[in-house]
Amino acid sequence: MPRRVDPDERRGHIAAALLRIAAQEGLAAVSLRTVAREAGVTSGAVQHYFPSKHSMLEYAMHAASGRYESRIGKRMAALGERPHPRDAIWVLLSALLPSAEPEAEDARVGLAFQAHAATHDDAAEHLAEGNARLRAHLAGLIRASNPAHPEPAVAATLLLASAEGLAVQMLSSGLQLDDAQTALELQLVVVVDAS
Amino acid sequence: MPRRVDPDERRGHIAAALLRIAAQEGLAAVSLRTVAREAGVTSGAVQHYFPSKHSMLEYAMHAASGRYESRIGKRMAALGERPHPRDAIWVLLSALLPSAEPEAEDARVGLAFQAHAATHDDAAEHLAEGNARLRAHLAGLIRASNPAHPEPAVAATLLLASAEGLAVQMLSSGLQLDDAQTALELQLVVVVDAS
DNA sequence: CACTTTGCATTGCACTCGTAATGTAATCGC
DNA sequence: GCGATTACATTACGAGTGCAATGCAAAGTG
Repeated sequence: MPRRVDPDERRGHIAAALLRIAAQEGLAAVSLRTVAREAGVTSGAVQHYFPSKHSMLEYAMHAASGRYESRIGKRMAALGERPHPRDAIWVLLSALLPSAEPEAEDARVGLAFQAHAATHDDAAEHLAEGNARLRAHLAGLIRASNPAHPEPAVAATLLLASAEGLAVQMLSSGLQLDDAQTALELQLVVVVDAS
Repeated sequence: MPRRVDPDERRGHIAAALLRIAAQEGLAAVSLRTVAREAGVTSGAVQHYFPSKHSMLEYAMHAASGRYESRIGKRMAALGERPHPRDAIWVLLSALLPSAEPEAEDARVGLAFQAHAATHDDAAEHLAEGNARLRAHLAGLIRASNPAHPEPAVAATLLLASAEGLAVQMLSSGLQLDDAQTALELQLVVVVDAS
């Protein structure tokens, strides 16, 4: 049976199955066997591509943040050449909210990994990198939108945290999308155009 | 051996052990046996007081939110009679940040339960109730602090979300306490005194 | 003093877990 | 053609899981 195969495609296929399970039933439901079944392969195949469960989780984590960043990229591109920085900020932040199904799944996964990272330092490192990049990007956009802003770095931290906080509350406490979006809009007005 | 015993004290003792484990190693490390060992009892004792693992988790969840609310209560009382509403808001929100060790543990537990609630609807209900109460309380304080505020409800949602978001980032992405507090202060200024 | 209830401790069961080991069939480089 | 590599499939193992069952001693209740 062994045709020549692209191993990264296979790994991606398995990681996608893992992320589906994590999104729907939580990281606790992720095991070699459940992932294998969801991916439609045997657990031997999973073992063939990942030497350990840990490495599989790691790979899936990177895949998830990759998906998120590429979605951002697409939406940014859709804004056209030289968009208003405020629009760019909105795209960045609202992409964190679980709205339609594709991004809702990613948000669920994100929350699961954040909780995981709170007790596993190696995972935390990766999240810290991503957040630092996002914060820096945001700070730049804030500066572009309001050159007189007194503290773009603090504002960026705040924007990022409130978007993530709204997302968490939507997923865990029944906050509605409309309310979250309204709050996020208020946040933009009030922080970006700060005195 | 069986002296007469206060069963709620025993349940509390076991729940506290569960929360310690959840805070240090995550909800995944919580099992009947690990909890029993941490509590210094046998797994039979745990089984005696909780008919199932699910009920134990439920009880611990309520215990955790109880601890949080009582801490808020104490700090509120420490503000004295008729404090400035802004101080009350600060107390409420900064209590969500993992600063010293006792509240850091609770924050870790909170994050773990939020992730759990994202995939388990029964747990989500309880979190939703708590959040709704907090939001209502916050909205009242905002009204008291700035009677001319255009949208106290939206502002309350935003404040709560940003505090929780900052907490999540501290726990999962290495955000420092100082930075989180600075951001939270900016948030208060900018949202409560909104135009 | 008998009896029921309370407060555990111990043991066992069926199951799932991650991982190691082994087998095997197809493909590639030579 | 042939050995090495690739791509799995299958099986087995020891550890851990939630939970049910049983035992049993002390204390309250009549």
